Amino acid sequence: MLQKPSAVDRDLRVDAERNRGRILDAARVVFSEQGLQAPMIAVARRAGVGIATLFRRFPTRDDLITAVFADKMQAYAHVVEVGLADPDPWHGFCRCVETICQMQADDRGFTDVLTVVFPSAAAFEAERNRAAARFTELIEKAKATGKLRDDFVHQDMIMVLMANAGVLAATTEAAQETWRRLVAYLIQSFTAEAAAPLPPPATPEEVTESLVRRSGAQAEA
Amino acid sequence: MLQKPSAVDRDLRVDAERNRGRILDAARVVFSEQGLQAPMIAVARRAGVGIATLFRRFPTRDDLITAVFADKMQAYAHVVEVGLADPDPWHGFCRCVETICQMQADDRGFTDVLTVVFPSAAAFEAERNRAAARFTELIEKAKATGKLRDDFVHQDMIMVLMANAGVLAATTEAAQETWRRLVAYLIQSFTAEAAAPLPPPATPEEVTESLVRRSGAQAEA
DNA sequence: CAGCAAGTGGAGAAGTGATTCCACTTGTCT
DNA sequence: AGACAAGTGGAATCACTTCTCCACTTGCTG
Repeated sequence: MLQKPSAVDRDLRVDAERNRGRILDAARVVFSEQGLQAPMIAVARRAGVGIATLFRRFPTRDDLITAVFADKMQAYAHVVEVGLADPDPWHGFCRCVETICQMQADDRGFTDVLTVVFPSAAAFEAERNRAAARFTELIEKAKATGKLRDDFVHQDMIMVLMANAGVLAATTEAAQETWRRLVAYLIQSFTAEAAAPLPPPATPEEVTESLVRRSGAQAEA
Repeated sequence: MLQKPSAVDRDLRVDAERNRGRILDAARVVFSEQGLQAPMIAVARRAGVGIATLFRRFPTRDDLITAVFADKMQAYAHVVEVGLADPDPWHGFCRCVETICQMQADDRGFTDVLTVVFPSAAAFEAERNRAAARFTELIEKAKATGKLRDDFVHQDMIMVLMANAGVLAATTEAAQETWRRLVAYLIQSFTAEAAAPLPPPATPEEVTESLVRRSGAQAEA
């Protein structure tokens, strides 16, 4: 569904469309290897097009990022659906957390995408929100089984993504499996048996509010 | 101890020494607020000196960083000593983890310092290693009480630092307490009761090997 | 197959940050 | 006080990116 070009990209000339595809492919690789801040020229070169072509098609970096990761964001939402479909919600929950963290480990760019908001990309953010809503359902189902601790909230999943991102960013090849251990530790602490008092979570609004923005206001640091 | 200038900085002229101090003070603030990659010019301006002065005194960024954080690294090691002195090793262990993570939350620059190795700063790294060795002792004592799970290894503490760094990097004011919840979750999963099988940790060598290097080979990304 | 809008590549303008150079100032020592 | 090594600031240079402009192709349509 939703495959034919919408108003935005009303039939590009075939060669232009082909270049667009090449850019997307190149960016996928470059972002995955170097992260989201990779120089645009690197993408253009890999795609075998001029920089102008890249900029003409994707005026801002965010346009490129959201186009590149649209499918991964969809895959991300799909992982939640799969977890929800699991007859054992706790098992589904765990698989879901693990799979998503695996996706981060597989793609440094995606890791960043998950902890950054792109206010200008409505469709993209809608997908993220859809996944979030479904994940919240999964949380409730998992709690109902008595396996997931009662005070777990959706914000905690985002926290996991951020923590995992930190481990992935700090470890290179030599210890690249470290993230698995982190996730295993965390999942164990999410079990009802482990439950002991926790500091209160931020509200969902605060978390969203808090996520690094993208739009030029980037890292005004 | 070790207060008089060693061979390296054999008596600077008083004005030069004063400027050196100003630079250090300025850098402390700037790194804390903006992270380690803050422009050198920002430090110089804040210190009220010319860039040349900064570069003359600290030829590389790492020289400045290690000078700035020498005391924090010492404080870091001290926190471990305090933990070790606690009559209840498990309590000492928990306080130690919490306090160090608090130090990260308080200083974005220090957060980075903890997950990066500075091969050129021997004294600095020596302090880090000393802390690591002492922390390993603390781990053993805590295990002996039966509170800390048996499969906990020193590398896990580094993992905590990296994870915490990720949360801190991704959250701004709005959800700035999120890290506390992460740490609480993790500590709960470090208790012996919570213990369930984990993926194997990387070896200490792998972790060190893996930590992002600093020396120009920085982020060749 | 001509005509032209669509599309292209790459040079260059502009911004940012690191690092060097050097003419000028200032402690310090006698 | 005079001499001079030590120290200083900032302009200049270099490296790197983003982003624009424009002269030159190339699909597409009649």
